[in-house]
Amino acid sequence: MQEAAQVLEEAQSDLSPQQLIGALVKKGELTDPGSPRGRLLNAAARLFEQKGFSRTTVRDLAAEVGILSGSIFHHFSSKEQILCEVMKEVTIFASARMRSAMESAGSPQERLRACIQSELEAIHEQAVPGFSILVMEWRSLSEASQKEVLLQRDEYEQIWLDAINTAQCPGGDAAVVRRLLVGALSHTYSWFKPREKGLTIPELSDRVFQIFAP
Amino acid sequence: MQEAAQVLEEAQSDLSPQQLIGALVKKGELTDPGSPRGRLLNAAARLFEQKGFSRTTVRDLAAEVGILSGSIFHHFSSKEQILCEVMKEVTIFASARMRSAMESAGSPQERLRACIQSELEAIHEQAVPGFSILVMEWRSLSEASQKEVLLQRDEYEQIWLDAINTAQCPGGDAAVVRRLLVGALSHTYSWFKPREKGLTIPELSDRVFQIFAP
DNA sequence: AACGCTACCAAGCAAGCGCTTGGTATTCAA
DNA sequence: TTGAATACCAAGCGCTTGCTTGGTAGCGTT
Repeated sequence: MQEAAQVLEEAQSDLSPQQLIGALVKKGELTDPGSPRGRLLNAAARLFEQKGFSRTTVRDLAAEVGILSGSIFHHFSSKEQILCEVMKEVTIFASARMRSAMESAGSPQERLRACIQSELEAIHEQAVPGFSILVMEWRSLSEASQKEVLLQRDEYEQIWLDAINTAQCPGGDAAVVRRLLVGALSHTYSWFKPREKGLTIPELSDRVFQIFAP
Repeated sequence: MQEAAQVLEEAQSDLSPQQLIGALVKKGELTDPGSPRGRLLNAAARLFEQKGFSRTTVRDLAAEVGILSGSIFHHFSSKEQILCEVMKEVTIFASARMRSAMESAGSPQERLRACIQSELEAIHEQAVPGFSILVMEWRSLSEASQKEVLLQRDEYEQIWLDAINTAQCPGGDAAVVRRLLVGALSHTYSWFKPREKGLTIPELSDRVFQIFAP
């Protein structure tokens, strides 16, 4: 029974996270996590998520990957550029992940539920480290950097809007519903702890789905 | 004493914001906005909301009220204490405002709708300057300060939980529903602009209500 | 007139910040 | 064997930060 479920899960999701990352790296859309630049981006994603952007110093970041603070600027031109690059790569990865989650969903209802669960997994599991930064640290970006990230983000949001529209949610137009969902889901970072034996991510996804698409 | 407070509370149900503030100042629960300390707290609420806590310097704050930065520490012991005091006073004011909004609501449905609209007004109108700080800058507080603010916040959240419970919302227990609502509502600060001729606050309240309590 | 209290100024300190500079070790292709 | 490229170190610069110190002007009370 346990094995059958596991086989089914792996059969439905064509790629593991590592395989998905590998494919995106080969396409040149993501930085190789093994390269110095990639290790910096991953460490930055973790630190910015844990402590916030302005409370993370370049010395913190350098210590995390075992180099001196000045060496960071051999790979990036400024601290803000690091945040910008982190956000862009996080968005690209989350998009690919959600698109692959949508492929194994049949009905419009299932598609919306898959979106919700995919975003919750991005926020809470190690699935997409740094995803919550996209909302929480948005104001730390300059306007120029915001535009760069929005260019990537449009694709991700389009998947959401399609899912909301076809699922016929109440509450007016899809854009408003999505924005309310962004807030509700991203804020779970502050209170939902999937490790504690209480709510699981699928259960929480069910509740959110139940509220937004009854 | 208990009765006197009750009478005072009922008397303030139809008060304007200024009158409500005045009553709370007289009870000693709020700092007089005309005093130097009060002017600092109001300016801090505006600045922390606009630019964020860590991007606001004590020099910014001092300039806003027309004094030098060092003089701030004649009124507060640290920058973090200012944030803590702002949060406490914002919570006290928002509680009083919401309680008075609940009194003119009849059915459980109306009570929940009144809660939603009251919080949206707190976030977007000048009703409660600094309200969004409560969510956005929570992590900027030390654990000791967080406990202080939570002491005030419990009362506010209890009103919400009662309203959600009696309105029989879907989506499981009231605590989870409230947390999803906190996220959805507080995030509106980033996208909803009541000045633009589009959605109004009552209309947005309707949509949120429609989603969370169909 | 003397006192104490509040509110503030003027000046600056120590620490921390993002970032720069000049140089070194290693690698690898020509 | 040379030369360019990559990845990093060592040292520190210039600036900003939250906060301190010592002093003063104005005020109401006694």
